[in-house]
Amino acid sequence: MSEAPRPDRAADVSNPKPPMRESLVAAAFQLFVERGYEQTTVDDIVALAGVGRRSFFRYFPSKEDVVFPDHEGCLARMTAFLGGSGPTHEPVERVCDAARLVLRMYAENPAFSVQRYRLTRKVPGLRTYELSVVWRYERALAEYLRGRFAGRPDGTLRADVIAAAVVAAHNNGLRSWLRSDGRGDASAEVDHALAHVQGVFGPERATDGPERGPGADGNGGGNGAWGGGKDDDVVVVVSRRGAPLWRVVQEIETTLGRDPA
Amino acid sequence: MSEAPRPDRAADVSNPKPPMRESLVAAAFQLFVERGYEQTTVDDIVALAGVGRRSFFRYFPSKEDVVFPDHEGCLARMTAFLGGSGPTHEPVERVCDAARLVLRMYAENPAFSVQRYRLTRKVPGLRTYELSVVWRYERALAEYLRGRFAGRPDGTLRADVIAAAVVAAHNNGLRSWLRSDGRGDASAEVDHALAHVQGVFGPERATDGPERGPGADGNGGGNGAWGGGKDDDVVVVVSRRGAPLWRVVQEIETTLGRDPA
DNA sequence: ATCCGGAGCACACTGAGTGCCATCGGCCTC
DNA sequence: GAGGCCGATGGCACTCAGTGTGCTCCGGAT
Repeated sequence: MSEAPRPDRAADVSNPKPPMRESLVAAAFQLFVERGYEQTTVDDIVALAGVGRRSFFRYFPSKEDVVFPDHEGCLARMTAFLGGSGPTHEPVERVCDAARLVLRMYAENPAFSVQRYRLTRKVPGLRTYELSVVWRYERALAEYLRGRFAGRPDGTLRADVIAAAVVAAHNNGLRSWLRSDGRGDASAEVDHALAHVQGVFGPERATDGPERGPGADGNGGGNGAWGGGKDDDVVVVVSRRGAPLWRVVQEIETTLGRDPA
Repeated sequence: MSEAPRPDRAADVSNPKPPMRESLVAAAFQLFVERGYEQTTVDDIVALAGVGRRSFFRYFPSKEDVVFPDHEGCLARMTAFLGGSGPTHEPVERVCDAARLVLRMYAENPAFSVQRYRLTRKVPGLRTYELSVVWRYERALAEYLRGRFAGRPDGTLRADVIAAAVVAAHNNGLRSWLRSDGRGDASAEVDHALAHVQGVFGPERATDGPERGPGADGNGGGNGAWGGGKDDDVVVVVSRRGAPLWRVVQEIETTLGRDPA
């Protein structure tokens, strides 16, 4: 099920021709909310839409796909966004922006997104399907990061971890917004969540409330310090705690390539 | 499909009684590797196992479940591990240990794990199913962390992000091991990956090689430098690049709480 | 011996997904 | 304008996963 490559001709998004697709989605969602997803058969949907059963599977590889009609196009837009970014972009910031791009598409149809959210929460099969959808986004982010981190020690590991963190943060913010029935500010939610991730992984670019708390609970642990300011160019230095301080300063000097002020 | 709650009586793991289950798994895997997952029908499996078709679905809610026969027991053991941990344990370390617990169960049957890995790589349906399996682990970790971070600002966000990062790191190490046909050192792989996450999120306790390379690639943006040494305590300093160097040194001093060497 | 409950089995049925072919409507060519 | 090509659709039949039901068989308890 699912995951089928788009075999169909037009279909997908960006093709305004066939109203068939839209009428199928409309009929499907109407029945899904009326009597539930599993209680609705494909025959019910095509009967309501007034088309042949076979046509349904021409537009959607599976019954589950009708719940995520814009997924392929959304994924394509995100990969295009990542693919069209040069090496000047900071990688973590870039994937966060990609996540924001996805959110924007969700936020375009709040009512639809909320309805779908309620469905996926209730139906285990749809939840699983959504996982496979989200997984492809995560893989796209991870692949991008792997390319950016290529050659670096633990590059793929770091890429995978950051991609997972970004997706988790995005989903956290998105779901928070969806749970409010689309009434809150989706962008704010997700920005806040992504700022958290950027604070942890990215070159710091303090946004609003300083996230980040390296020490977990109150126990001993690491210390972090940063000046939250306006400059967006930052440097991160990692050093053994045991190292003498002059050694740390030396590292900073050589890294920055300039003399101390 | 999948996700069905275990309605059955014994089944699951930890019940040594029915050889039926094992013979079904054996027959299924034999056919899966012979002719592929999708080319094998449930009728084929039960014919080879010499049992009735209906019995298959008594032991496995779906055809996909036979590929992950120990999943429920594994998840139960992990949740028990997390549930039986008091507040003395450091949360991030705890979930990393939970991930190591899962790895150990994978590593118990290297041949089986590798076979399954090859299957899930090849068959989209199984890949999707595995996602739903992994998702439950991730949710268990996240729920545990949510409890530990309760009341803290952005506690659920932090919990979700860390859980996702831990799972991603675990999977990265696990898959690296699986790709080596189970010949490498699984624990070392996963320990290394989890150390990365612990270095980022946990109270610093760098294990072996210092992970973490915050700066992007060679482009503008962050720069990273660190001294690779033997001390296991690591400090991370973050500062605006525009800040004068004395300011950075001051931050380090106050953070470390000691005088320069 | 009888009763009983659990385990297995056979059968029938629903519903998703697929392959195949007929049809229809537009459009191009001669 | 007739014929033919082609893409879109509909209809039909088929496979296979998964489920409900009722029967049988077996082992233990009374």
